[in-house]
Amino acid sequence: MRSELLKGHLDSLVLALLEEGPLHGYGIIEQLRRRSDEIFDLPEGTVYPALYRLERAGSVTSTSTSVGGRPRRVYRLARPGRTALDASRRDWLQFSSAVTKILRGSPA
Amino acid sequence: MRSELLKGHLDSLVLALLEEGPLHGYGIIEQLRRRSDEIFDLPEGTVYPALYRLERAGSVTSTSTSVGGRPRRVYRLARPGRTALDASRRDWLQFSSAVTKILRGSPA
DNA sequence: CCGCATACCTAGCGACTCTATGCATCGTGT
DNA sequence: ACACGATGCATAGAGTCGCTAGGTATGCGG
Repeated sequence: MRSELLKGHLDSLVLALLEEGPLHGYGIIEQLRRRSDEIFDLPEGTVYPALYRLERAGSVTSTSTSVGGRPRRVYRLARPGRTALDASRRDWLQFSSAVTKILRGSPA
Repeated sequence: MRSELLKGHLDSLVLALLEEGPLHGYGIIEQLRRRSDEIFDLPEGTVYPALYRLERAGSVTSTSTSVGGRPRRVYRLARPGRTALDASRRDWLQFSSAVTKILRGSPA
């Protein structure tokens, strides 16, 4: 999978995962891989900056905890993030149906 | 519609349009707008560079003609472009189903 | 004790879209 | 006659965002 395809969509995916419960960065990477049937296998250098972006934007909040001596930063969906997620889902439906239509072709 | 969503997908869309016949840059912009129900309203600064990119890559060929005294550059799908289009369609199916799945959420 | 999975962080690069601008022609309205 | 919008191409510069590649550190299995 060409990686530029993901551009602009990653934030929505992360928000959707966080909607179901708190997660830390590494866990997000794993969930994306699992739920996409291995299509999305994102490097940390992609996901962590995305999380910082989302936090700066107020869409998520984070708390640093510790599990088994190892530090962990757990992210939670904030209220503005939920709003953004709703908009993202609408955008995705519009976007994906438009692309599908054009890729299918021949609509006269 | 946030514009970054398009990233990496534009080339496929252009190739799909050209599959149905030759088109010039301006015409491609119009077709994208029409077929997407106005979702895609791309500036020239987006589409023309994309066409140069596709031509450099060998996916399309162009011939400059003239219509009513005005110059026109008409693009045609080349053989490598058809191959790329096939791959793009496969990628899109994988990508879009993965995104839809994750955005829907709660798969256990 | 060596390597792998877990876990976080970040600087710099590369690719792509957009903004803004310039140039030129044609048709329409006044 | 002239202005203005639509048509049509071209390109420099900026901004965004994912990736590469590196660093740090812990726990566990062989």
